[in-house]
Amino acid sequence: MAIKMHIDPAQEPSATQRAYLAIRRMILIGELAPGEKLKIEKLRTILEMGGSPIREALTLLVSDLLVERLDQRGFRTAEISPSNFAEILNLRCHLEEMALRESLSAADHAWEDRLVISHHRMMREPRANVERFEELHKAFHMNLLSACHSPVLLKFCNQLYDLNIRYRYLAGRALNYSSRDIGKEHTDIMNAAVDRDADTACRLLLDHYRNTGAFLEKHFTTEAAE
Amino acid sequence: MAIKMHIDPAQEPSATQRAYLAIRRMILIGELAPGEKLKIEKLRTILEMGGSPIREALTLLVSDLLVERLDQRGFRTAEISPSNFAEILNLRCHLEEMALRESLSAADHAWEDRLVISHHRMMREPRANVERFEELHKAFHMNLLSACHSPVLLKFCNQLYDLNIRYRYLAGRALNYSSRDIGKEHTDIMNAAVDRDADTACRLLLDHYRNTGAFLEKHFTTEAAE
DNA sequence: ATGCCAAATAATATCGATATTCTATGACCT
DNA sequence: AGGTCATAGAATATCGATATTATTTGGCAT
Repeated sequence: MAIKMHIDPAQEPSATQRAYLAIRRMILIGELAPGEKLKIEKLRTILEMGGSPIREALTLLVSDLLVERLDQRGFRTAEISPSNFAEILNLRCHLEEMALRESLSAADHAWEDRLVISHHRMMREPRANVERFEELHKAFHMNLLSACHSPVLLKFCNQLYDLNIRYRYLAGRALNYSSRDIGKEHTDIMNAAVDRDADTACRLLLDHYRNTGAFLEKHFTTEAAE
Repeated sequence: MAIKMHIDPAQEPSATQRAYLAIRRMILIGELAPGEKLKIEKLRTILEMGGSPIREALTLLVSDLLVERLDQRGFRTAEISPSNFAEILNLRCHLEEMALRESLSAADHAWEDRLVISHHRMMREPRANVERFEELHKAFHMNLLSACHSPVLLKFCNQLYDLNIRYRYLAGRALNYSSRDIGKEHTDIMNAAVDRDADTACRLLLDHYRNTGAFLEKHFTTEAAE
């Protein structure tokens, strides 16, 4: 039959892509614990597909540093550690500053629109809706950098963002940021960016990251001491 | 049959790994041209294995930015462009400086040994033996950074190095560096590093990269004008 | 009892075949 | 003649089965 079943375009066409997104999500939100063995057979039954797309998705996740491949003994989720967390945070600060400066110096009208819209959406989303909020939060931060003409740098920032978000989820609901006004921090960053004030924007952005970082780190050490 | 064929242990055990290394090499040295379609069937016959390891190797190369995956239309080698080249060079300068400073501040005795040895081997290798020399050249540069306690940063540097080396191969034998003494440049960098003089080492390293970069860029524009 | 070796078990890695999807060719209509 | 649509061909993506390789279990000797 020649009828093209333009089915639901919403659902990703390739099984590999579906598997990639599903497994990635499970790792990020902690549904799959750090260091957990990823058995093909188990994932097959969960995702209802053959082994090939699973393996391909896992291979993609290896390069995202979310999954480790063990010689000939399959896959497992990446381990976490305080030193890894500190490394991610430090790298993020360096690379995002670089990207933000490039982005601001090349920023155009379309960039400004994207930024304002993503900021608005993030502020409107209830914090209770964790996954959705995190998605919008990431979109805002990536849009800050999006005018930067360096795709590789953006890819690195994206990866590092995901690696970091994992620690936030693992810290879990303990995070209430009671003493901080996260909304205001974002708004200040956006305003500095819109003003093309690179120095201020970078300072605010890095403070934003480092504060959250210090908060999470404290949380981990508390956990470990318990 | 229960006979264990402990074949040659020297050859990589997994077909995926062999495919990965073989295809990567072909891309780096330009045997597979930029933008070229990578047909599974063709690679299957060349590498004499099934489609699965090929696909997995290609997927690994996607994350190295050496291969692009097109929605549902297979794989092709990454395109090259002057802007991509400039981006790689710029990123490399930033990240390697960061890594080199961290490396020097954490450098120990074993690091120094590795560095001296790899420098020695590189200097002894005849330049005519291109692939072997490039291997040793990479080893030297990576050893410079190897005391840095940031695995992710090292991974990025490694990736960027490979992306850059591809341009060198593509420029090909036109490169004779007539006006430069590459050997001396390396030796000077090593000496500054061994002295733990981070400022000098960084300056020399970045000059080294930027000079080669300017050289290659000139080569490309000449090519394009022909 | 403890440590080591061998068989059994489980999981991975790989292959060959099939179904789906893209691409190119050529007929048909305007 | 030019463009569009259907068909044929090629290539990919995916599945199910098999061979290989790691891991565990249980027996044996010390």
